[in-house]
Amino acid sequence: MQMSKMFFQTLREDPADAEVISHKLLTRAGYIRKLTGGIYTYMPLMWRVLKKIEIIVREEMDNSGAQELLMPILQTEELWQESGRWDVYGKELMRLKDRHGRQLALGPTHEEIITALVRDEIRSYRQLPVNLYQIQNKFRDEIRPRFGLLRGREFIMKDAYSFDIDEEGLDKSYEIMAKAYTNIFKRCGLETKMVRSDSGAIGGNVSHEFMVLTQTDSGENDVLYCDTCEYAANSNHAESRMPDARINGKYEKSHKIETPNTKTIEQLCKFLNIPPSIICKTLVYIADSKPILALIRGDKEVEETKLKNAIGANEIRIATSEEIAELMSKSGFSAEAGFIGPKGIKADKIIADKSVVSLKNFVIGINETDYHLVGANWSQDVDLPEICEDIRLSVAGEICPNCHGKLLITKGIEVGNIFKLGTKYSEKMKATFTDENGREIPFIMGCYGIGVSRTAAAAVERYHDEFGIKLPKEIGPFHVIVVPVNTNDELQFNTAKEIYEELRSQNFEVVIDDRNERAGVKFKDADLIGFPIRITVGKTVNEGLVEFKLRDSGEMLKLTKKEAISKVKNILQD
RNA sequence: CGGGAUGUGGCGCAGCUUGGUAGCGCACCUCGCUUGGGACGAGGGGGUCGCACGUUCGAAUCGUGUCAUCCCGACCA
Repeated sequence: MQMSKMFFQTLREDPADAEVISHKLLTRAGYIRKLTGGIYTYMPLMWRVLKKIEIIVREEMDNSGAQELLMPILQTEELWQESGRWDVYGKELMRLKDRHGRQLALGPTHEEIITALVRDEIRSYRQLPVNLYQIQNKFRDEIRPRFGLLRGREFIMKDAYSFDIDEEGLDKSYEIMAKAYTNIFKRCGLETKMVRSDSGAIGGNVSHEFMVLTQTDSGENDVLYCDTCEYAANSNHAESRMPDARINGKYEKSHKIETPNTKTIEQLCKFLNIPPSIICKTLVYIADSKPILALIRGDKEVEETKLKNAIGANEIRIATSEEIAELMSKSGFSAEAGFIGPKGIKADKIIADKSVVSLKNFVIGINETDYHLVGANWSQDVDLPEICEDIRLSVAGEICPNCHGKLLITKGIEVGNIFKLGTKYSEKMKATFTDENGREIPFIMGCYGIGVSRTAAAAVERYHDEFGIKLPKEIGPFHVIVVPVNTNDELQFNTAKEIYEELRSQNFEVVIDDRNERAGVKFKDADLIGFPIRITVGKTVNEGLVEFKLRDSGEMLKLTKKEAISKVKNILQD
């Protein structure tokens, strides 16, 4: 490739609308151009990167026994009605109508399509297991696309779906995918952590995310991980242990106490001179438009995703003060937020976090403004709610649920995820096969996604410096750039051309910067775009030497033409 | 959806307060000069100032509306 012919332009300044480093650098280096919010053109440089990632994905998927196919992007409403997701998926689903007024959607994921397909094609357990995948543009109408390629509305995704006879088969398929994913990301130069996560809109029981851990803020997810064992989880799913609340001997007997103007835990602690850990906090949430109560220890926060899962709600949010007032009057109280307690409240559900179970002689609201009950105990003073789950936000410093290590927190970019779906889709969509006993049973499914374009952006987040992008050779757009310092100098230009042609004939991905630019411009562009190897042909060519420089380490050698070419081979074919 | 900000050549920005010739840097074209870390000189091309309506003799500038983008929040693979 001749630089003078390449379709790209580098920018000297960061685009004004870019926030994260990968977005800035990819735009500046001419890899991507934005069409509109969350929608980008992959320029030739970027497309080379994406194709390389796709090749790695294909090789590993094929090796794991999966088969590639390509399903339609346009999907019909009927299938989404069958799965029940047409109404549940929400505004993120890009919907449109055809000329007949028929509702269609641009595929955000393909569980419905694949399930419908497999139910028609596979009749017998003899045809199982099967794992099908595709690489395709996906569409999600994100509320707020941002961070460039890290959260787009149109993006490239590899999605795979496994169909098994039973749970045991699913476990095996799941494990195979987990292994394939680890390999894929490793080959892309990315260290990933497989973390437990919530399964969100896709559904299912077990799911893991593959996170590229970042020290910067560009990761969108908080990941908690153990400093001792292998435990790691998304904060929306992380569990942890914590020391029991210190039993405060201050209140031995339960009694009502006046606590004026103590609407917050902080104020209450100050007023009573107690630690927040002996308070039982009562929060009102609206879950699918019904009021519920959540109890948690005063020094801890509720993790809403966990709460949502614990009570099986689709949507959840904290109640407004009007809604609280309404619930109060319905229950015959008039207390303000801050003095609420579970006793006597007519909530749809009352759920307790595990952190409150061991509380003794604690402080709790009794639905009377400016009063609390102190020295309270379960059963004697207040009934412990029937539903008791872990709905607490785990934080750094708490104890690992698996060992005695300490949990640490970091940001992560989710580049892949895997779900055990079970029969969630196959049951609803009546996708069954005949087992060896002649019974019709639903497929046991799993699904597995990789954000291909996001992986590329994550790699830039991981591999860059103040001068630009330095993607590893496995996924970078090119391997080598040959730079004649002065294109008007015949010896320099011809020598550069010879090196270029020689490398090209050996199938290396090489570019010659034949532009009639000054050396500084060429060097800046080479650094910005990120060629792992730069061979500079300058004045020393008169002594038979060229400069061999590595982008990553900055290491520089003076070599003969021949040596330079064989060094390229050594480095790229290791 | 709430709060904040911004829309002016391809990119980054000034001009708007106080209405009157649309400007700067980069990029682009031509010529000269230069060629080891984003040179220099001379000349040149390109913008209905997001869009609509209004106020005015006159609107990038004032008003109303609308659209878009970005940030924070809520939400979310």
